[in-house]
Amino acid sequence: MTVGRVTIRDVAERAGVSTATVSRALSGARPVSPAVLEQVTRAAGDLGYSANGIASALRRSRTDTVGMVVPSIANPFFTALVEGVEHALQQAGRQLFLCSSRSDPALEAQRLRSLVARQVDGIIISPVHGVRSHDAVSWAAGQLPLVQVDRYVAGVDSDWVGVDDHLALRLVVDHLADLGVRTAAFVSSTLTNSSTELRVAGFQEHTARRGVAVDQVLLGEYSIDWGREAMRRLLAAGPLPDAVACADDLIALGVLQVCAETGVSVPADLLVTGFDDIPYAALSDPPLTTVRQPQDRIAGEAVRLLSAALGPDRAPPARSALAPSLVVRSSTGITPSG
Amino acid sequence: MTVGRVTIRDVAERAGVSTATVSRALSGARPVSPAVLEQVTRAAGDLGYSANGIASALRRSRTDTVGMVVPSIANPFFTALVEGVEHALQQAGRQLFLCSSRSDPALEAQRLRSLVARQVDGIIISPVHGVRSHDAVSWAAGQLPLVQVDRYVAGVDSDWVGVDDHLALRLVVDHLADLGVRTAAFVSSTLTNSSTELRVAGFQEHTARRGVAVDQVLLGEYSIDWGREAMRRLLAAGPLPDAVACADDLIALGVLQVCAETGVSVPADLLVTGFDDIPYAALSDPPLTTVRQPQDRIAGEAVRLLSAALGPDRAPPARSALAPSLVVRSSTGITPSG
DNA sequence: CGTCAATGGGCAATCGATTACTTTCTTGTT
DNA sequence: AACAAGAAAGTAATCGATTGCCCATTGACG
Repeated sequence: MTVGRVTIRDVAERAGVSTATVSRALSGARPVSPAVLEQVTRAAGDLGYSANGIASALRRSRTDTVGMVVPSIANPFFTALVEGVEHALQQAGRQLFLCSSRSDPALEAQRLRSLVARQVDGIIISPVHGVRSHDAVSWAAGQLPLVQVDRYVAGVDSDWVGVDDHLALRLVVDHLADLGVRTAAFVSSTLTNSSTELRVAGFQEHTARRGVAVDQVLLGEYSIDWGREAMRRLLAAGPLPDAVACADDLIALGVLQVCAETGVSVPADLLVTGFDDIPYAALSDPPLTTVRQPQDRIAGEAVRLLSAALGPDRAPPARSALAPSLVVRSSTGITPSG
Repeated sequence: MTVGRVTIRDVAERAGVSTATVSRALSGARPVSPAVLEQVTRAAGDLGYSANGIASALRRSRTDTVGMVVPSIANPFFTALVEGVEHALQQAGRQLFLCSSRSDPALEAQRLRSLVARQVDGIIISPVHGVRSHDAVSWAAGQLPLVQVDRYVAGVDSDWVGVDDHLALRLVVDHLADLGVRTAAFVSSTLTNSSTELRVAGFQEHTARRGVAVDQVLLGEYSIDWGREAMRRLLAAGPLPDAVACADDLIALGVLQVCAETGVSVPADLLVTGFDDIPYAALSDPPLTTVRQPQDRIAGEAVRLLSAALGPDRAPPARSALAPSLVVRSSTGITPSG
C-alpha cells in the first residue's frame, strides 16, 4: 500500500527552490512571489504532497489537536458533549483526539499519559472518580492546559464547566413534591465524583426541605442494566415509594423497562424521573420526565476556556455551572392517550 | 501550567550516560547493564520524564495509533463498533484516534488527510457515501493500510468487514411474510453506500420472492427525525401498509414514536422492524423487532485484518460478511400485557 | 599468551518540517 | 550616483528520540 512518501525536499527539488521557500509558500508564514507560489503549488500538486504532521508538530511543538477523555462513549450524554466539542474545535481549526476511559481510573491515567506524550495542545476531561482520578488529572493539568467538564476532581487547579446539579435536583424534587409525592427513592451510581455526589446531596436536601420521605438511595452504575437491577430491588423490598428519581436517563430507562415488564404502571402507580435528556428519553414507554443539560453550551464553553488557556495570558481557574431545565413528559404526568 | 518539559537529554545528564543509553534502557531495544538501568530508571523517575511521542514517532515512523472514521458518533451502532475496536486495539498495544465525518464526504476527506498527515499506522473507516467517498478513501488506502467496516466504497483496494445485508433483509421479509404481511413500506436513507443499497435491494428482492407488495420506499437519513417524518408521510399518503421495515433502528424508533402519538397501534395496526439492535431498541414502546449485528465480531475482525496489513506480508484484500440474526420483539409480535 | 567474539556503551546521523539568520536583489531617496 | 531600506529566497540549526556504526572492555578458547 504505502508508496515512498513524498517530502518537502522532493517538492523543493521539483519546484527548483529551497525547502524553506516551499514551507513558506505552503503555510503562508511569509510572503513569496506569485511566480514561486505557483511553481511550488504545482509541484506539490503533481507529487501529491501532504506535509508530515509529525515533523511539523515536533518543530513547532504544537499539534493543533485537543485530547478529550470521557468515561464512556456509549452514553448518549457524552456523545452529545463530544459532538459539541468537536464542532466547536473545528471552527477553531483544531482536531479532536477522543479517548474513552471506560470508567476506569487506571485506564484514564493511561489515556492521559498517552495524550501528554502525543503532545496534544490541551485536554478536556470528564474525570471518572472524585478521588482516584486526582493524581493523573492533576499531573496532566501540570503538563498542559486542561479543562474539566461535567464532573470534576477537587483540588486540581483547572477550569471546570458543567451543570448546576444542586439546582437540577431542586427542579426534580419540587416537581415531584408539587405532584403530591410523599416518599421517593433515588437511584444513582457508586462513583464518587462531583456530579454524582452533588446529585445525591441535592436529592437529600430538597426532599428534606419539601417534607418528602426518602425511601431508599440505591447506588450502582450509570447503565440501563443497573436501572433494571435497582427497580427489581425496590420491588423486592416491599411497598413502592411514590416516585423514583434517577441520576441519569440510562438508569431511568432501565427502571421503566422493568416497570413495563412487571406491570407497574407509570405514572399511575409510580412516578419516574431521569437526568440528561438523551434522545431516547422521549421514546421510552412512557416518555421520560428528565433534566435537560445544555450540552452545546457546556461544550462551547469548555472549548472557549481551553482556547483561552492556550493563549499567552494566565487567568485564574474558572468554574461555571450552567443552569439546567426540567422537561416534563408522561412518566410524571398524565398518560397522553390512556 | 506548562513546565519546561524534561527531555531524554536531561535524563542522560542526570544519570551520567548518553542519550542512546537512556533510550535503550527505557525502551529495552538493547540490553544495558543492571547498574545503568537502575541509574536511568531512577533519573527518569526523579525528573518525571515521559518520552516525547512526537519525536519518537518521527524517528520510528510509527505512531502505534490507528485512526477510525465513522459517519456519526451519536449513532449507537457506531459507538458500539468504536468501543469494540478500541478494546481490540488496546490488547494489541495501540491507541485509537477517533474522528466523526458527520456524514459529510468533504469532512470525511479532511479527516482522512489529517489522519495521514498525523501518520497513524492504519485506518478503519465506515465510509459515508458509495461514490462521493471514493477518491478520499482510495487515496488514503494508497498511503497506508486501510480497512472498511460496515459500509464500503466499491473500487477501493482494501479489506472490508461487515454484515450480510442481503441475508439480513431475507430474515426480516420472511418474518413479516410469515406473519401474513401482504404490503410493506421501506424507510431508509438517501445515502448511496453499500449497505444502504444492499438493504433496499434486499428488501425489493425478498418482498418480490414472497409475494409481498411494496407500498413505498422512502429515503431520507439515518435519524429519529427522519423516521418521524417518514411515518407522517405514510399516514398522509392514505391507507397504511401492513408493515414498515426500516433500514436502521433510529428510523424505526422515530416511526414508533409517531405511531404512539397518532394512535396507530403497533403491532395491531402496523408491524415495524428496525436494523442494528441498538440498546434502545428494547426500550421503545413497543419494543422493536430488529436485526442484530455482531458488532464485537465485526470490530475484532477489522482490527485483525488491519494488524495483518500492518505486518510485512501483503495479502489480497479480504471481504467478510458476517451473518446477522433476527431479534423478535413486540413490534411484530403479540403485545406482552395488553 | 594471543586472538576472537560478545557485550555494553557512545558518537553522530537521521526522521521532515520550521525558522533565525544571512544573502541577494530591488526600489526609493537625497 | 550612492546608499538605505525592504522584499524574497537560501543556509543551516533545530525540535527530541532512535539507531547504524564504531570503540573499549572482558572473558573464552586454542
